[in-house]
Amino acid sequence: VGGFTVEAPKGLRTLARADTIVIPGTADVRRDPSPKVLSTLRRAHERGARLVSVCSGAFVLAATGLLDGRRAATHWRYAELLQQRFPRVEVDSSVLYVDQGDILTSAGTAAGIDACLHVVRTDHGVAVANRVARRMVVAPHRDGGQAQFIEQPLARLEDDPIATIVDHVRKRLGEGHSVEDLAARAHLSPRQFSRRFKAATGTSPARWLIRERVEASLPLLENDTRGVEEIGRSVGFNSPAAFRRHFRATVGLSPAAWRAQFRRA
DNA sequence: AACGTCTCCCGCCAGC
DNA sequence: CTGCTGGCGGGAGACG
Repeated sequence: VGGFTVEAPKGLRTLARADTIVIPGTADVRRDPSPKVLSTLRRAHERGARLVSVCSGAFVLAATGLLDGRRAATHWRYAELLQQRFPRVEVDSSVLYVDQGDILTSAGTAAGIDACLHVVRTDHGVAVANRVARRMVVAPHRDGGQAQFIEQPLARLEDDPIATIVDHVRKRLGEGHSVEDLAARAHLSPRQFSRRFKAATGTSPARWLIRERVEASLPLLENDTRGVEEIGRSVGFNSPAAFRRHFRATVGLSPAAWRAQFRRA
């Protein structure tokens, strides 16, 4: 599939010892894989291995029967066919991936990357996942809509002090936010707040805030007619110099250059 | 670009 | 003992 050949130096036997098994897109979505593949996957699942499908790989998982009565994601092009062939699977084509703990299914190829990053995140934490994402030059986390959170609500947004703060700050980026104030708002000591913040987002409060401000300025530079300095101020930079410095450090261009580039396009 | 001041960050440690 | 917490110190880095 896709015009290149995958060499598999090891056979199905290897799956007997795998902790996580990732099933890529299948060549033929209309035919079941061999019974041997199916029984191997079932055994692995029974043994506690985690199964992850990407794109049309969901057909392989569905054929094992392990998706019966479960919500599953697949590429939107295949959603209808998957539902037709496996009526007992709840096909959801509106999300990037569905995490059910023991089984994950994901939509098209790029969503497979999202799902795999999610796996890294749950196994190794936000910081490691962000590093991997950075190296792969993809966004650390794409929001696939609310549905993404339905399966395993690890923490309700309202209950999580850090999520509450993130929300709060995003709504008023233009104002000043010191770590001390934010910590007080979260009912945590500054030290503890920093720790928890880093655990949740992968960066420290101040660094996150700067990145957040720069990102908020991007659409403004593109669409808003206000001047660069005014935009910098509106996203919370007290001085134009600070805005320019941080913009360049994170985006790689000056605000004006970014704007010009966009205008031309 | 350079510089003094202030804030932040994080390792470390002690306490619960 | 383990895991979470809060305070301290000093180096890094932001600010003006």
